[in-house]
Amino acid sequence: MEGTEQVDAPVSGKAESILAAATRTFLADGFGAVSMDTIAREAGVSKATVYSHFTGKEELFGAMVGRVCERHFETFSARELDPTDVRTSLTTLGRRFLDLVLSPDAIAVHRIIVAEVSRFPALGEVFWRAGPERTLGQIEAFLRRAVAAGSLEIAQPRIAAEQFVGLIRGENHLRHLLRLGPESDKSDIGDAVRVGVETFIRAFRVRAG
Amino acid sequence: MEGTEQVDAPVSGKAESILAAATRTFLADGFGAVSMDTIAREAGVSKATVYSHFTGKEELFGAMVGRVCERHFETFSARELDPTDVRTSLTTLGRRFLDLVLSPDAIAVHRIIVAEVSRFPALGEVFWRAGPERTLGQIEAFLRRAVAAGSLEIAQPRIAAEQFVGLIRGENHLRHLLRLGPESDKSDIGDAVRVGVETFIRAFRVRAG
DNA sequence: GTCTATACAGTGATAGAC
DNA sequence: GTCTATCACTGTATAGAC
Repeated sequence: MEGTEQVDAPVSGKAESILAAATRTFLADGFGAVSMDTIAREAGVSKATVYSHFTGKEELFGAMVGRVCERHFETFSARELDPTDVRTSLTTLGRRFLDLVLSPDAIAVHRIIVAEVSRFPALGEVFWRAGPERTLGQIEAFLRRAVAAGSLEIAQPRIAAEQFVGLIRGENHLRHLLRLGPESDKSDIGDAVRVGVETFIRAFRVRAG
Repeated sequence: MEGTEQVDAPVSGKAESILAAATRTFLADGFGAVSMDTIAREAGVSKATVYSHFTGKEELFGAMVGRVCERHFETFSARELDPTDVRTSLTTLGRRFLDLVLSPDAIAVHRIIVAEVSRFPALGEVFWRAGPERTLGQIEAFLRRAVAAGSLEIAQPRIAAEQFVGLIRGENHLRHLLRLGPESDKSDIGDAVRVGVETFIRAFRVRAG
């Protein structure tokens, strides 16, 4: 197992547990509220060991964000969806999208990035490319296939993809970010997706005659 | 002028300048990065004076958020729009909405609230009621008038209002939050509104026959 | 109410022994 | 490489004079 680390993964097991501890604590409490002492204790090592593996708090933070973004969004795909059955495919797509962006991990990452992008300007770009850009690209590609199959009429698929995510998201994302209400449960998510898909199809369906 | 303070405004002039200083610094740098020393210096008073007017940093922060939310969103209105000319009215509405949520102040408030809602759970509710709920209510009311005037066909105006803001917003809000690119200028905002309104109208226009 | 001065806790980061 | 002990520093909060 010693030779099978993933790319970018630290060689040492201690570095790995430090990064894991940093991920847990940063995501839970943000950058400012977490101390290097806490991370060291949580990782079961001394503070000096943390500094021997990472230049400082900022580098540790950046490493954690990059990794979480990559791992979290890389699963999103629309490649296998059927472009001739747009209602079913868009519903699946919308469901995947909402499940992804409303997941506790994604909410935590979003929260911390938005808060710290002023301190770490590079973070915005990293997150955008790992998350939203990737999902938008997948959705746009599917819409192009649907247009080619004659299932939809869309002049600007890129913009339509952005409208699709906006439509599906509504204020659900914001409600989660604000920790409102009894966390819209699974059935609410299903409703939001269904009604969003219906609206999208009404706007972009192929016009009769 | 001494007797014309607005409701909720502190009686003392110093308290007012403390709150103003807190607003500037908190919005610029977030909760954690701002010290009471900075606020005192910025307000031109001593630190002890700050503590004489506010229990501590947290109360000062809460007071600032409540006030900024109220003052910022209370201008949004859709009451005077013509429900028979939906394209023009929705474009105006969408434009007002985007101008509001993409303004530097709104972005700063959003950023700081999303970041600190874990520490101050009440903040989410305060923000939601002062901002999104109010704008959604205005939009919903306009949509109901448009339906009554026979200009649109909408079964659930509340949900349609949420879809409208999602459609107009797309990823523009996120791009601003992440500080990406050369800050989509005014013409981009205009395009986003126009194309969003077109899509909304295609989905909810009155069907012929 | 307002100020100056200060006690106190906790932070990021490092030195030196093993 | 890893630890314990400690550095210099910053921010919160309070005491006491005016």
